Amino acid sequence: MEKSVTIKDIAKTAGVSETTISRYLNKKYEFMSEKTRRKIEEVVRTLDYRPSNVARSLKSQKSKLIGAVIADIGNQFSSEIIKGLSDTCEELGYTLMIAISDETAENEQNQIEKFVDNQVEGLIINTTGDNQDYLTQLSKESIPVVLLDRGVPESQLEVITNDNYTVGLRAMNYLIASGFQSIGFFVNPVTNTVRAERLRAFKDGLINQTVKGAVYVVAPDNQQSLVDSMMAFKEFPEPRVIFSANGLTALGLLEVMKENQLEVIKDFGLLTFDESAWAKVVSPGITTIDQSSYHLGVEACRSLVNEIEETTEEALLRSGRSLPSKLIIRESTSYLH
Amino acid sequence: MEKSVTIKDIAKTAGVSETTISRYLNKKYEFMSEKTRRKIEEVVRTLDYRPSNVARSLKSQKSKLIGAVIADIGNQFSSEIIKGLSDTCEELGYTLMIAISDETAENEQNQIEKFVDNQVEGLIINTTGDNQDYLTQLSKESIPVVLLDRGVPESQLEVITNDNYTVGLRAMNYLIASGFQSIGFFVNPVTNTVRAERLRAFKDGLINQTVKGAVYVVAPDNQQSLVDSMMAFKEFPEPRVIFSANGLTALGLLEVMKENQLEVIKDFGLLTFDESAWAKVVSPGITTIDQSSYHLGVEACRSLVNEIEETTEEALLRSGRSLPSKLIIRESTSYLH
DNA sequence: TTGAAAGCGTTACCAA
DNA sequence: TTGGTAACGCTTTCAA
Repeated sequence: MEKSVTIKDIAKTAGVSETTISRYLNKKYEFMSEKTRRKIEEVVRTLDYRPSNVARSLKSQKSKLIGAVIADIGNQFSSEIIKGLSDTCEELGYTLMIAISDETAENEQNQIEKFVDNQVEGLIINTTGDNQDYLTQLSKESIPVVLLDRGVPESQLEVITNDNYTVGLRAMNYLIASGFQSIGFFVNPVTNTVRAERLRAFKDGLINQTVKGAVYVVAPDNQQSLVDSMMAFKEFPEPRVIFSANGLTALGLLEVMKENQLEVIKDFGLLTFDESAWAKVVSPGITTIDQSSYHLGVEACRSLVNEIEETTEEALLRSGRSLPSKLIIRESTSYLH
Repeated sequence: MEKSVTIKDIAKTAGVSETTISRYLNKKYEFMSEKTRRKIEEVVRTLDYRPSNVARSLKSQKSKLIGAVIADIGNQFSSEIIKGLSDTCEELGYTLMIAISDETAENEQNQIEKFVDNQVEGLIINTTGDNQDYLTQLSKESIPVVLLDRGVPESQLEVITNDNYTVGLRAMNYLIASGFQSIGFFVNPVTNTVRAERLRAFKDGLINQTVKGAVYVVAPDNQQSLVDSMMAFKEFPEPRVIFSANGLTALGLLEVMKENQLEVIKDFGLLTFDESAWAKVVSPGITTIDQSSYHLGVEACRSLVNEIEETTEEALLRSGRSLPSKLIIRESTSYLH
């Protein structure tokens, strides 16, 4: 562990002051002789010098660090978001810190605090939904915050999300036009804005429509209740289709179906939020709603950096944005007429 | 953006010196009166003070930061590793920085440099495989490095990985005992130690065995070559089984099969490295090798922290460790006799 | 075009 | 049991 080379070493061997080195590092070449610039350049290279971001952060209060807290990483959706964040941070010259809150508000807050201790310049939060007050306060009095995917009700926090409601409505129209007589909406307990929006789309999608059969909404909170719900829904008029509010639920659904010798299409059609790598390789292929998760990450990052770097207080009505999703139709929502 | 409270503020309002506050923060209570301790405790709480980790890092050279560079995040394997890293960092009091190198050595190096600029105390690298020299030098002269999953040939770097060879051999024995006459090993170009180990297991697994039919190894580098390889393998004696070196390859295989009306079991059996959420819900269920990816993350983290915190130079033969994988047998490797 | 010196928020040594 | 002060590596006036 040899001690690292500092600005002092560079100054000494280059024969100039530390100030001048600092100017060089910050690319303030305008008032610097060609000669010294070259000299410094050389010394920096030969000594393999890299400025300490820690010292920089301390002095200038600019760390070029962004912290992201992700609720759950066990799905492709999150992975792609992280990729988007990572790429964009890279592109904009920031370094990304990531923490996984595992869907608990306490972790979320702890992790945010650690980030703040390290003087991140902004925060991207895929919130559990239970830290509303803390987040609001944070963004008000100390640091820019952008919410990712999930918003918190009645807050001024900027949120980058998908057009859950719009695409949900579109999916409903498609299902109804396809002639399904019973639509069952399967969703986890509605604890965040994303789920709420999707449920709203389902309900509104039924207004003024002629689904002859019935509709059904369940929020299974364990494996057994999922089985029960499916069996109950199986008594509804055919053709039936299940509208799943997310990929994990769809996975659970498929597992139950397999265990109970139920078949996609024959017993239930299936449409689910969240595109996944396997949806198209299984038989039948699963109809999905593909959220632009990668772009969600990209946009959240851009948005945050904008906020960080904006000079004036143009922070006016940055109410957030919603990115378009895509309905990918596969075999699971077709049935034999 | 109000300015944050510093140790100075605490000292002033508590009526003691900054030194004493620092002692309190570092839990050096032994030489501190009960009274001052309480007093400080109260002030810290009411002023909602949090010490700046940046200042700490600068002064003490201890940042409590760990940097992790992941090659590719588009698979469940990486997600679980990250979860393991995140949880363990949390548990051990470290903060995790993550970057995605996207399988390019240049990104990998840039990202590591950024981490070093921020004075991380250790590095966890899931390497692309092309930064061997840089990594070796890094760990020799400045900072502990633990390799994750993939090692680099002929280096002294510690690597935490799975027992790829052993479990691969086990899988081979299982396939041969099951009576398969042709085994086709599908692997991406062998650019890292993990793939190399798996291939070695395949080859060694055939020694002294009586696979009557033939064996076949391919490293498809694009979709078309994958199709061609499968079609060629289809001419081999039945029953045939494909041994896939990773989950992504299996996904590609499945896609090709679907497009060409080929059926798992009927046309080829299938066994793949990498367990995934969907392997058990599809029909037929896919036989997989389940690596303890979460534990890989956990162990890498523990190992690194050990290295960081070890007082003496007990760095002797920390050659790394390999964690056990599990063979999960499902329908895809059964065939009708 | 360049440099001296103060200071960012801590810690650690030495003294009291 | 407590405090003064230098130092960590850099940036930023202000002056030359």
